[in-house]
Amino acid sequence: MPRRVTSVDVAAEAGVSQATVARTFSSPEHVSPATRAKVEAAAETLGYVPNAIARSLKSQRTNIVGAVVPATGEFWQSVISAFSAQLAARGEQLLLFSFSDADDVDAVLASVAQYRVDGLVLASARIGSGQLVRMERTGLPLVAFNQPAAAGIVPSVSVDNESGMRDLAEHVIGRGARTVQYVGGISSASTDQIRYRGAARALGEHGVACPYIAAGGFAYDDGYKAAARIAQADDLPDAVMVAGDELAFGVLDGLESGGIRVPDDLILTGFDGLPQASWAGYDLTTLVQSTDVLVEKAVKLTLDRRDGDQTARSDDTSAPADVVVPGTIRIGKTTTPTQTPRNDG
Amino acid sequence: MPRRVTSVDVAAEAGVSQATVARTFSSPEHVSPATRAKVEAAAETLGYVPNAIARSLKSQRTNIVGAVVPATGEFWQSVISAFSAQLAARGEQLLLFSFSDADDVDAVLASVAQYRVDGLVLASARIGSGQLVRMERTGLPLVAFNQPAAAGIVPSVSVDNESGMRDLAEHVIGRGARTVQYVGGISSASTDQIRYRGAARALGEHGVACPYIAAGGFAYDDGYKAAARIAQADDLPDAVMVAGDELAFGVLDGLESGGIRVPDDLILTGFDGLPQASWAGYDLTTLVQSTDVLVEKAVKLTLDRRDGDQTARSDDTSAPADVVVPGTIRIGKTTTPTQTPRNDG
DNA sequence: TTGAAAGCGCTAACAC
DNA sequence: GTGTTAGCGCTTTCAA
Repeated sequence: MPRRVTSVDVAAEAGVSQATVARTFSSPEHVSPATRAKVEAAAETLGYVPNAIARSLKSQRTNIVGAVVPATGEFWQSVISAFSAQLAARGEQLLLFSFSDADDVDAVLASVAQYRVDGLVLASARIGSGQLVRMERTGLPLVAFNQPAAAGIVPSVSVDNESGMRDLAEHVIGRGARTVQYVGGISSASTDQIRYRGAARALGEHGVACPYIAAGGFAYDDGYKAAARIAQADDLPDAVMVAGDELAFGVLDGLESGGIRVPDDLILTGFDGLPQASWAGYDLTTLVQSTDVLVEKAVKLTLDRRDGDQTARSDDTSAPADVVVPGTIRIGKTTTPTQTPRNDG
Repeated sequence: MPRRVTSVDVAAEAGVSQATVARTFSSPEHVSPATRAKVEAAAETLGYVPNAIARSLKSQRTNIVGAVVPATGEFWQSVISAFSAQLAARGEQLLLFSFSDADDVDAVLASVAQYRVDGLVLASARIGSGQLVRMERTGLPLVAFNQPAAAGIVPSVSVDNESGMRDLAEHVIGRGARTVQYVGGISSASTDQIRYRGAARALGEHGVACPYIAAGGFAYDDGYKAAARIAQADDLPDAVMVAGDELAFGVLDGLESGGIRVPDDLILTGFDGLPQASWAGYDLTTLVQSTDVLVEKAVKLTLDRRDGDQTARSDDTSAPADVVVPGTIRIGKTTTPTQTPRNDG
């Protein structure tokens, strides 16, 4: 049974001091080539790898960034992938804390706090501002992700929800829609509110009302169920605007299962720009938020804050930086009139 | 600027020794209620949280499990979510190492090794067996995930790829298919090979050939492109069997964009059982591998190995445990004859 | 029950 | 260039 091999073991094997072993791995240029070779050989035979945990105890830096992210949803999954990839590219690791609806976010945060991560990305709307303020006080670099409500308390990164939804609304108006039904996910979520506001204002400017129905969540099934409510209404709206893509896929399938055809009977928009929105099967008109860009900003903000902490002890730029990334509208067949009648069935 | 508060600070504040503070958090039952209250109060005012990193240095246990997982693909994203959730439920954290095609997996592994995680789940087919053997020697509890080739070297968890694909093949035969085209992802991947073998054998028993074409990857776009090759062939096969769901979505959309209708012109199967396969838009016949079950087995195996390490110093059960989880076939409309001609277009 | 003291594996002065 | 030494924040004997 191989015991944990440490720098002391390597030192013994190589016939040098422990400090020399440490140097060989942390600043090899301060070790003579001959010694270095000896040490490396010894390390190789023993299978030694420096212990980053022990290192971090001294250096006060773990090179680990934490992220608190909802456990489910296509959008969040792509965000997680992006974080992991981008942090890896910067030599950092991702300690992932995911939570589901049933979880107690406070418990998750308590758990996070123990791990002295270098920075923390918070992507939960369920973290109260009091909690945020308290965590911020500990000096842990915090960044709120896609959580506009946190802006003003901690630095935040999000897509421009309002103007994105506004753009979609203008597009819908441009397609001639005069009656619009809006399908939200969770009405208490700040992103949900802001997106709805964008739609309502833009439509209002054209004298178009924008009734809101809450699907109760952002998942496919929520949308599928919500579609039934739309289909049951006395008359169909010209357009349905949905607060998220996954939700929109559900609405779309739900509508079609009810015999309503998109875009012939009504047009439909989503929000997020998931990969699937571009798949030919759905080809959804949506607002593309670039997870890569958003994540890049969040990672940069997080690491800058950490590094700032280490050089300048106190930065009293009292107003936290809020990054708002513009989205891009993507026009798909869900809002594109079918030119020629379908010839394939 | 709040300084890092340690148990020493709390001890001073509470007027007790540092050891007592430590005890209050690690084994409160060994501290008198009065003292405990004092310490907790002091910790509260100072905002003290125990440092898990420092703890792990002494306890030789980080409560962190690492996972090396491909950065992209719908399937892997759901696997990551499942790992995160299930580890969290057991009080463990997930240190995620994702890698893309461009990454050097060895570099990733070197990085992992530094972090003395309690266990490591490997989900990359690109880790050679030599590498595996070497890592196994360090005593780190390793578990291979969906990587049947690693079986025999390290404990592994995977779905029963061969019999799963076999079941699909039988289903396809049952639907009357006599000519079948198989679309693989990456022919060098062991899962790909084993799945193909399952199809080829089952079909062979019915005297049906199973030509293989490689899409070059498991992504949607790979499938979309591969569809063109099928469409160009002199005559269409009765059925197309695809090595993965995401790939299958691409094939499906690609075929339909070429005017080929599924299931009318040919039937189609996938493999994985992604959530989207159940979405009405695709409704794909596929082999559902339960990520929850797979992940649960992997987590259990990993933690059991770690805990085994600590109680029994040497377990010379020379044959590593290999867990093979059966999949479940899901019949969707891609292999279901349309009873009534479509009335909606 | 509580305190003193010795590490866990590493880094970083500081000497030589 | 290399060795010595003192911690980083915690757990854990061992005494008291």
